[in-house]
Amino acid sequence: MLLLLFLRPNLMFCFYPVYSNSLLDYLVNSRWEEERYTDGSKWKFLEHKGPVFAPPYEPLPSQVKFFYDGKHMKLRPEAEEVATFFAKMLDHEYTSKDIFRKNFFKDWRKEMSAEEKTKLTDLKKCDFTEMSDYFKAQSEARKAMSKDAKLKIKEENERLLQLYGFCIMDNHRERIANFRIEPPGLFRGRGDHPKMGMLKRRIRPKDIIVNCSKDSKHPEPPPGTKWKEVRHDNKVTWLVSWTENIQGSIKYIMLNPSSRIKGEKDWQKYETARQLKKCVDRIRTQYREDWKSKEMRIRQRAVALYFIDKLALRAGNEKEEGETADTVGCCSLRVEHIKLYPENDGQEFVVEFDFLGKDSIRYYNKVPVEKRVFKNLQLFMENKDTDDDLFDRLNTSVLNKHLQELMDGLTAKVFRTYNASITLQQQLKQLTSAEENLPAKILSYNRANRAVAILCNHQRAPPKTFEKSMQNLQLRLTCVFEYFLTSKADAKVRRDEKSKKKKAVERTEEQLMKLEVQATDREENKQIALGTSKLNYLDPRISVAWCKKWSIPVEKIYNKTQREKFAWAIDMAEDDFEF
DNA sequence: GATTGGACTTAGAACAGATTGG
DNA sequence: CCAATCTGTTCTAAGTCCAATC
Repeated sequence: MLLLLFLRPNLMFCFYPVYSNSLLDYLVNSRWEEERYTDGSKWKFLEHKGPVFAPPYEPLPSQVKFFYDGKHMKLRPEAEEVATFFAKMLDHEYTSKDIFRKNFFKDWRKEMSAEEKTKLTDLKKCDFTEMSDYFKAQSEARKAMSKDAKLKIKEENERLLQLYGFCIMDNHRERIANFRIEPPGLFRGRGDHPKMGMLKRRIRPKDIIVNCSKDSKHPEPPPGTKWKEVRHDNKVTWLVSWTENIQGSIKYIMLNPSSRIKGEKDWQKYETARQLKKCVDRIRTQYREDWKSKEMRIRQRAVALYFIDKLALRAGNEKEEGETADTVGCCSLRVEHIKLYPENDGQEFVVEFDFLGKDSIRYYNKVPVEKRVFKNLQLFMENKDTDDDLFDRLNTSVLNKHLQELMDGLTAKVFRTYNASITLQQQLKQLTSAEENLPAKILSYNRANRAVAILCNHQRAPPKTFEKSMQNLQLRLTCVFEYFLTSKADAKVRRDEKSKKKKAVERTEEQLMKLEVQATDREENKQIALGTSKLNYLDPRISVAWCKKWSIPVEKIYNKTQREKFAWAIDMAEDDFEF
């Protein structure tokens, strides 16, 4: 264990209550104290090499032509670069959308010379196909490169990673998440984004704020350039920031999830959720009581909180109209987003939700609710238009202030974390049975995970080749099944050499079961994305404990990256961990 | 209280690399 | 061994929440 600690010193922070060895305790505790700042500092020492910039634009070879109104036209590099952004997206349906085209053309014209501007007045007359074909050919060529050439690129990437991909934070070499600056291109929002197609400009050293400690070796800007600023703010965790031009928001370079600073925060998040577990009954009793309040704002608050708790809705901050896609969360629900049915399919007091949430993912759900909730909703909707706020006396800041009073550190999103994690734990308990073999246990795990993903509405577009790949799988299944039947019959007939035959049959049977499980899992997972809940909502200690309890290698549940992110939990959780 | 800016987490899609089965 | 497919990784947009400012 000591060896492990020395090999992975940045894990020590989380060990403190677990081990009794006094030397370890000393090491761990002192390290813990050393790392835990009480003044809001995030680090004492921070050194890094700065960001890697996007490669400069390389003008197209002269044989790749752009045509306007059927006539060849040579563009200046500035305008040509923006044109290539569009050309690269030609196959995407984005480029057929009006808003996208309008925004693109407006921004493209800004990069044109006066002459180009007068000539190019209609996007419909622009022919980008040669450019598009050229890029397709390039990408084919890249795929067809020799092994040697591919290796060279890989080595160069590795060199860049070693040089720029790590930083030193408080005596630890930590992996940086995104050390490459986002290259210029066309903004692709999600859903109906009013800014889709706008030009995302190239980021240069003069846009960059570097954050590092005073006593570190400061990163050098590329020759002949200067940083916008070098600051030494140890109250934040980012290494580099810049302001993007689409929304005017700040972007950051931060550390990888495997880093101490992220792991510690993650652990803290789940500890807060476990705190909620202790007082959630009290809170539920209270909001049910508040449904009867004489104050409208309190009733609204209580109904909203009920939705957040029961349906794992997001908080729902206000958004600036026209700046982003029209999406909502709980507090920003509008009258048009719900329908009330006093009776529906034999159930009483049914609420139908239909709205676009984060990333414009549709939330559709029909849920029976308590009569009081139903009556309250009717009241909230009285004399309102469809586009009026459902909870007009409520916003996230009011709600979170209330929650803060109920429990230290409680905010709306803690309910999502809590309900996700408690659901996983409960589902695992319910679904796992001792008799099952390994693949079946994994299926049970995935089903528990799926229950959470459904709760949190984590959807994905069904994979393009889903139907086909499903058919293939079925086909293989049938083949193996037939083989299984014949070989079984065969084994029965020829009793003498039974051990050999029997084993073969067993192996086929095992393979068959594996395929069956795989088919079931895939079918059930068609439109569900498991990754997000696994990575962000499920206390990893629940999964680790489950693995230990059933002697399942943790690698079956978490891949390498996930194991790195959850290293703290893997080393901390025993088989009896209770969320 | 309302508004804004800032820092951080959460999100699905696109892409790249690894695996697999014919 | 090679193409098809699957899996893991990268990308960056889009949320949450808090604090500063008015």
